[in-house]
Amino acid sequence: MLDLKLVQKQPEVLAKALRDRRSKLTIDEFQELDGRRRKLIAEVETLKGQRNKASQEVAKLKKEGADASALLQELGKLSDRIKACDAETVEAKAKVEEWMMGVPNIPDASVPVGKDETENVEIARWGSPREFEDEPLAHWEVGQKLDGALDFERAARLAGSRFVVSFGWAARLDRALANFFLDQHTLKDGYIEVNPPFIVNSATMTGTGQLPKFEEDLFRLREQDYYLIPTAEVPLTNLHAGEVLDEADLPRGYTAATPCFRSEAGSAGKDTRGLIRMHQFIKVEMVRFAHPDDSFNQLEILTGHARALLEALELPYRQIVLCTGDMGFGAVKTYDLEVWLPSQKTYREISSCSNCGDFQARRANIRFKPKGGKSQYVHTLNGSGLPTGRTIAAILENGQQKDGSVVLPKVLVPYMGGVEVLEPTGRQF
RNA sequence: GGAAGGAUGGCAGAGUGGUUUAAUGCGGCGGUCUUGAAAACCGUUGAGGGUGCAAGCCCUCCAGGGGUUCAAAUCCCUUUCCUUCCGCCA
Repeated sequence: MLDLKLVQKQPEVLAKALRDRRSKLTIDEFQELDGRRRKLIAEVETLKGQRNKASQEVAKLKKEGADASALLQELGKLSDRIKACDAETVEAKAKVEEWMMGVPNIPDASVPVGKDETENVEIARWGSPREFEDEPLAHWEVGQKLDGALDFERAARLAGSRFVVSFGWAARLDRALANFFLDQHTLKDGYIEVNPPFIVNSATMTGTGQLPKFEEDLFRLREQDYYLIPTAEVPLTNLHAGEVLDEADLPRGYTAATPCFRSEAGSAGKDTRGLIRMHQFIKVEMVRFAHPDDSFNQLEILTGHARALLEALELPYRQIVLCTGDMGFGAVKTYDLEVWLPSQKTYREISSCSNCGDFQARRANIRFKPKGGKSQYVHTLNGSGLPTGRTIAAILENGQQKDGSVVLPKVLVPYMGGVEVLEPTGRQF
């Protein structure tokens, strides 16, 4: 959520942000709703002031043993008026709140203005795509050749489309990657490892911005205030909801490997094959809480942690900065890392690292207290580091050999029980 | 699943219908004292909102929601969470 004061005092700033984001919302709606809210508040508070004064008078009269019945009758009428006026005010406040909750964050000045993903800007490249003699296979074909370890058919029977059953080496690779990522983040990058709930309530979903606007993207447990998390960003960022942190605690980082559940509503027909777009996948997430003056620096650090993983895995990638039209709801600025997929001859998103400014902190009420100063909202950041499924896809495609085997990145060998190359056995799982 | 007890400012903790503008302590901040510090002492210290150029004035907030009343931290209902006990189960 944005700062109400900012929207009131600098409507032109929000107006530009809404234009740049190609949002349908207009500032006029806000000004109308907020004007009504303020008028009603002034009215009801005047009445309440009158009531408070008269009530004290009653107390005084009663203490003196005097008759207060006339005053009481008058107060009865006043209270009825207050009740009616209060109800209207509550409604007007709720309308403003609702509008505010639906407004996206304001992009940073350094974010390129653009309409959609075609106007994102590449800012770095690492590694060079391998040359293949023959046409490289898609990762699901590579997996198929390796004893059918990625089994989409059985998954469809168990659950439906956009699920996978992985067997043997593939299941182990999932676990190996999660462990490798967590080890890097905790031992090298200084994150605190967390094992959070995978189910959270609506207040938590609202804190990070999934609700109220994007409910259709979530899986909700039937008739209950329970939602499956679409990313560990949700429980990790909300860890400090309602808390006041010490300034000395900033910056502070958390990491978790969790399953992520996404309904993928509206992505019908996209990435229908393979591991790219699943209803359920495992992802290691990084979340940082930062001092407002330091958050853009922290975004570079966070993105660096994600980049380091791709480099350790020897996977060619590029870094882009998302343009205003493609950025997520809560972000001030977002870098995407895109990994090279030889079969698609293109870079595909594998990590998204965002600075959310105080947008989530205001929703979730996460503050810190500077020495001798008033408490203020922290800045929150999050980034994937990394999802295991898309990483497996990249490893299989980039490491595939003519004979159907796959050369694994060296850093994974200890995590894979000493296996350096995945080789078909001729048997199917 | 059953029963009982709880939830009050950054923390601890008083407060059972009307001088509660929430006592007190701790912590924080400022000061006195001191060469400096500690200790001691003194003062100060919650959040949100409305109005105003400002000083200020006013309203709301005692887990969430609803109710009773002229008036609620306080009484009633309800939800959530915590603690203890009982039962059941891994």
